[in-house]
Amino acid sequence: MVSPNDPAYPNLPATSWAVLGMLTHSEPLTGYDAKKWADWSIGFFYWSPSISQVYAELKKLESLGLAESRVVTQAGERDRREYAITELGTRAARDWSREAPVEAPVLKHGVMLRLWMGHLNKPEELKAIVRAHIENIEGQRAQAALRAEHSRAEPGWAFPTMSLTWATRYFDAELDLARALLDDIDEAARQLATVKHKDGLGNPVPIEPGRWRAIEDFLED
Amino acid sequence: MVSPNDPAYPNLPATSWAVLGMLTHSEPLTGYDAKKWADWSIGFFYWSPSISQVYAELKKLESLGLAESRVVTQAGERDRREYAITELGTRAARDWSREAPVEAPVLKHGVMLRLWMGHLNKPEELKAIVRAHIENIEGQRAQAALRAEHSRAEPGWAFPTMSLTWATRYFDAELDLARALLDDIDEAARQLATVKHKDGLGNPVPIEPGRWRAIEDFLED
DNA sequence: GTGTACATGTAATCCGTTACATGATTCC
DNA sequence: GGAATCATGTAACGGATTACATGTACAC
Repeated sequence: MVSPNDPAYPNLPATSWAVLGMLTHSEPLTGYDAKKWADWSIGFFYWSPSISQVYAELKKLESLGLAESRVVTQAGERDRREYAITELGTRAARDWSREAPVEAPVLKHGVMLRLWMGHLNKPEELKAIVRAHIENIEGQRAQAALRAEHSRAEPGWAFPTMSLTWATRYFDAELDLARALLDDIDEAARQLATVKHKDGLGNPVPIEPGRWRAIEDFLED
Repeated sequence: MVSPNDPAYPNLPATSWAVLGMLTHSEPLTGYDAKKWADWSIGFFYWSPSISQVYAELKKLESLGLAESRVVTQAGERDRREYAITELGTRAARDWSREAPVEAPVLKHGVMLRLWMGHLNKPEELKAIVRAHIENIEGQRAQAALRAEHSRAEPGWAFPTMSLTWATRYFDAELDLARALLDDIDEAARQLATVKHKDGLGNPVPIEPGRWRAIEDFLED
């Protein structure tokens, strides 16, 4: 039984909507094409899929009636399976993108995790990690900027272009934050020096920072 | 056979190192405590775990000799299993955080994914999504700032404090970017209007934006 | 002849979640 | 009396990856 407040779109992971979204943008795509486009664009802010997952997602969308496929045979070429969005799929994509609950972005920042346990290593080593991170991000920033430029020239791609522009600015912000960390690391190390001792390996570790249980009341918010 | 270039730490997902990292910071923790601390701090930039995974990770760390546990019985309280890091674990955590390859952060930005397919809906509806997103992030920002403040007062927590400060700035940047989107959406919609037609539902969709395959040479970078 | 791009898929596995099961204590 | 917190775990499942299998065309 469908209540009047049930969503007008099937319950699928955002990843499936990403694939369907690609189909709303273009003429029929093969799995191979979808993988390339996702890497080129969506990968900066949501998803850079494995090729096998793309094929699986397309198959699933078709089984749900949101997409349909046909096999294209051409002389001197391997057969390709081209997927196109259906009317049902277009409506579902539209409804999902308008009505889905707004969820906070999810970040997995491995570099920050390592800095979180920065008391385990010397400041110079931590800063080397951050410098390598900055180089990484500079590369990604340049790539996003170039792609935004290319995308801008493509009629109908105003929103993908906006996303790439956003990604470029996002990397700029990430670079600012990372550069600030270079000083923050020294400051934190100085701070820790006032409470540290030396362990068996001669590296700084904090003295009994106090048990979580004992201080949790203080930390409530 | 171990080659001289093999890493000095076992090959584990970053998540396991996060749990071990908590153990480097404090006296013995229960799974329940670890979950709370992770949510309170690491969740902003890496990981907000399910409680069942925390228990599983701790068990795994113990089986690898990186942590050890004992059951604590207290009158009038349920038994608790407290985990402490071992010497081997401390060395492994130190080596991992210093030597692991620097990987780019992974972002899953559902809101941006929906804007990427913004041609499916009206600009006002897209802006409503962004406004809800801004409210979300303002809340997270406030929380991170408060926690950074609390953390700062705790001796030995200089690096966790630095991470929370970073998270606060990160949310500030995210807010700047989101606010800029409110104008960018109108601009993109105006841009699209020059190439759009009306579909059966009266909503704007782009006309044949050109097939991915046909333009990919142009987009190489 | 070697590598890369095109092209599609299956199988095994991993990481992590949700659902479930259990039970004491404390606060309203 | 009921909800929330403390506290620990198992089982089932889902989302996504890597490894594997296969084969053509084209450039160097």
